[in-house]
Amino acid sequence: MEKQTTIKDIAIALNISTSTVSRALRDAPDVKAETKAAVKALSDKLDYQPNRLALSLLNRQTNTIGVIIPNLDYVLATMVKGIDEVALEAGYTVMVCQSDESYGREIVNTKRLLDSLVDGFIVSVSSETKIFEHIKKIQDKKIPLVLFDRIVNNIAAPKIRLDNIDGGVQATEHLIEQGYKKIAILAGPENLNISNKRMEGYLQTLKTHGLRSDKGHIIHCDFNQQYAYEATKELLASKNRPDAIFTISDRMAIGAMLAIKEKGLSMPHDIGLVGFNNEPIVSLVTPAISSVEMYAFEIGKATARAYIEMMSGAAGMSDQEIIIKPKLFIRASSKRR
Amino acid sequence: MEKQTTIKDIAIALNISTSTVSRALRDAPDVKAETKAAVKALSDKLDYQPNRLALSLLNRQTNTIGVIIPNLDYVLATMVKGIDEVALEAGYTVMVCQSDESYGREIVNTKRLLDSLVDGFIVSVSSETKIFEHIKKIQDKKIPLVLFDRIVNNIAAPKIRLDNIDGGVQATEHLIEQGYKKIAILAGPENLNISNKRMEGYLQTLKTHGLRSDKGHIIHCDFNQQYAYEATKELLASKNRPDAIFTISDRMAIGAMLAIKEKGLSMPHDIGLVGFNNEPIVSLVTPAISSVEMYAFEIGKATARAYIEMMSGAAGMSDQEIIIKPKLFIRASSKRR
DNA sequence: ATAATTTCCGATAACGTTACCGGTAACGCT
DNA sequence: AGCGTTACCGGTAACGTTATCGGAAATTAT
Repeated sequence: MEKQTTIKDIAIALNISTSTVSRALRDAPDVKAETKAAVKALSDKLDYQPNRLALSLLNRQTNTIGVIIPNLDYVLATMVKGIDEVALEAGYTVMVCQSDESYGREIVNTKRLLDSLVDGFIVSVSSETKIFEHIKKIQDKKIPLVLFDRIVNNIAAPKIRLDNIDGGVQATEHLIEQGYKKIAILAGPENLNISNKRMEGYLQTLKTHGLRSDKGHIIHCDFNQQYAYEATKELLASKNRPDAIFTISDRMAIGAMLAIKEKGLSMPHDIGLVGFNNEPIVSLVTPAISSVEMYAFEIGKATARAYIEMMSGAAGMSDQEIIIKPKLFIRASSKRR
Repeated sequence: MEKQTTIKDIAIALNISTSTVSRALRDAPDVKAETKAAVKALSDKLDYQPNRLALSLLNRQTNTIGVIIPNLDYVLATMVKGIDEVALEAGYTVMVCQSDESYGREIVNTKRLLDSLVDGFIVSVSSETKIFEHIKKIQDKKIPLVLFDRIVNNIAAPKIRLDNIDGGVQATEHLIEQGYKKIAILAGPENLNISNKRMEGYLQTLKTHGLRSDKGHIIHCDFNQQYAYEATKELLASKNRPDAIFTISDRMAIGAMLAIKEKGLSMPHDIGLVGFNNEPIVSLVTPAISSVEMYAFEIGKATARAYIEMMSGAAGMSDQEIIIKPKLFIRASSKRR
């Protein structure tokens, strides 16, 4: 809170102008060597650090990226780590705001960061968000925007995401190959793009193999272990009981697993189970749960790279889409052959 | 990236001075009602938002808190959520930087945020950090500082932390009560305060009950599942095999569990196991693992509150210590009576 | 010696905002 | 009529920094 050392302090102490100090510090060619030396010595001694606020105000850029995410669960924390790593190296500071899956907080966060605090956004929308005016507003102001993971379709921006359809395909193909015939899916909220795409892969694969998809086998529930547990209990009690379940997140897979165990059914024999995300936990439970790896860290890094590329004015970036391929890791929960 | 609307734009459009616009927007008493109305109407129309950079520069405060944490694992992410919630409500913006458990990155992060970007710090030091000059530097500059979770002892600042000794006591008392006699501990790096305190509780309790602590039963290993797994394998192979293990994190407990299972030993019969953090995962594995809840979310909120109190000039805060009581949750891994 | 160039440095404006001071006009009071 | 008061508004400086221009002194060229 004490007054920071400024360029002015140095100038007064050395009896030269602030202009000269500024130039000396930036190693400008038109400053005498000994002046430079004196300035640098004193700036070191006083532990001078340039005031970034002043610079940002002057240059109209903050070198700060506003990252808006719905929460800090395993997947998103990993992605943020990836963003952080690349951004830091490129000289950017990252400002992370959690919307806590709330549309309202997402708007508040966006507004706040728009107060000239950041010069660009990296956004993953909350599951509650159905209206995208606040996102469009960012673009209206011609502020760079990159979307990742939970993207918004009808907005033209660089998008980095998983090939969610392929993830659904891989999981479903695998279950079918293992001889499961009645495969249910535990999906997320109906407006959640990533969920719908995974489901699309699932439906598509069923069709390819001539399998009917029972409507009662498609469950939308909140992105949450408890709901998944309840939903699975109902599924298992229904008259057309599925013999396999594909959940679009590992959290939900865990919930499903608990319900299956409680019912006294065995995996993979009675019920096959495949999750999504490949979180560390799935290999620790018994039985270990098969899961689709989404390379969250890579997605994070690619996102930051796309942002940087965009900032450097690569015109072609404007609505490029980078799609990361997922990979199914097969474990005991679904391997019965 | 387009020019933001400024107070000047409004002033010119309405043919009044920027001063008047400024006052009108802040509802100053000495502005005619109709002028106010006109200013407000136009500012709404142009979507005016005050430039926080300019304000920060002027007022010498950013209303931004720099949060430096070692990583974004479950516990810290939860704490950050707590900080975020309280801070946001109080009008602060939070800037989270991960040091990634690296001393070097911690220093870089501190330096960056010191560039007048934040007007205070909330810090949890990395496990690698043994020198605290960068932390002291914050205080030398009279910048408010609050420490939480992984605190530093010889620095005078408000500290919010768990009663780690008590956590160790509760875990060990419970194991002893369950009839375990040879209790080993898997601790973290030797310089990590939270680890040492939990161990202190452990040692203290052993002593109280007249139990010797075998030196071979005290293992320091990295805060990491893999190391815990290896360490446990060695422990189980040693001639004086422990009959219970207390790990100072759940991650390590999981690692220990894997080693125990692999060895074909049963919990809680052959080996008792108690972890720390009470992460969701521990109730999902088989057997469910007993664990010490540390109320991370509460710690986060208390930390932010302490920060706010400090900023409002509460003098008594300067080195207050808020200590949260942990609570052991007993599960199958250690309940044999 | 003079002109031309180079070397070095200072003054000013600007980024967007507000605090502070000052000023004008209208009004009310005696 | 003359004075004080009130209501309203504008100008300026300041926050810390750098880009731009211009200028003095020193050096080189003629």
